[in-house]
Amino acid sequence: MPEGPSIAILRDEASIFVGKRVSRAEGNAKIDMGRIEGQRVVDWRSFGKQTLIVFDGVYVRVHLLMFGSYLINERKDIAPRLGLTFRNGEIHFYNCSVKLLEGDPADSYDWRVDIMSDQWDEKFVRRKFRAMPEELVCDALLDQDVFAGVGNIIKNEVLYLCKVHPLSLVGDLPARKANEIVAQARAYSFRFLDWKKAHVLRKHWLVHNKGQCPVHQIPLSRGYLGHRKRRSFFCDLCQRRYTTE
DNA sequence: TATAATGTTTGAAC
DNA sequence: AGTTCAAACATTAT
Repeated sequence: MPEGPSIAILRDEASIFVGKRVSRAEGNAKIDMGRIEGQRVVDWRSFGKQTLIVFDGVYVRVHLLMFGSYLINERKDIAPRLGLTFRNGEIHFYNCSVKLLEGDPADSYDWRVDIMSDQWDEKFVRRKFRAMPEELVCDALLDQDVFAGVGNIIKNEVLYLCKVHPLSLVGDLPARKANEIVAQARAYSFRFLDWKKAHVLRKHWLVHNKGQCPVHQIPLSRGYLGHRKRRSFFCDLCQRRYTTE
């Protein structure tokens, strides 16, 4: 469920609750439900893979992790982690991480790195990307401080589209190629968004979860690469491994 | 049916 | 003290 674009869809679906008062807050999340009950939703934001439900002076941060889900005006049979009821509907979150945080999220998040944000700042992200030359590119793309919202699917697809081997060091990439990865992370995330909305995401995957390179018709290489040990799918012919030599 | 995965935090062990 | 690693959370598709 949860890479940045999916959380942006959630945010848009939940926008009907902005300005509305929470008439009931429930669930097995270990937070003080009384703190938000009766409060008005000031804003509903996303930052990367996180959902931020903003109230006056306090906000709820929801992270769907790997298996989290949500339903609006519907329910599952299992107990919700968090359920919010409004006069015009309700939303329930399941199997996710929920935290109640004091303050204003604007003080804690920098939307310049959020891959889906209007405030996304290409130059700023380029600079941050360049500042991690010792990282493998497959790890760097999953760094939420640089590419907030990019997940494993986007990582695999972007590296394939840019023809870069996942085990290339960021510092070994030519500047033009590094910039291309930054731009493609952004562009691909919005294609992901459109496909996800249309429920046709999977069929557009070029390498993620695939067996063959769509260009060369040869088996893709796969492995749990980098210090994050996340699945990588890549083509040895298409994707160049940049090295210092 | 067993396996593995769109993710992150925590805390123990080195 | 910095790092590395397993554990924990838990659903669903193949």
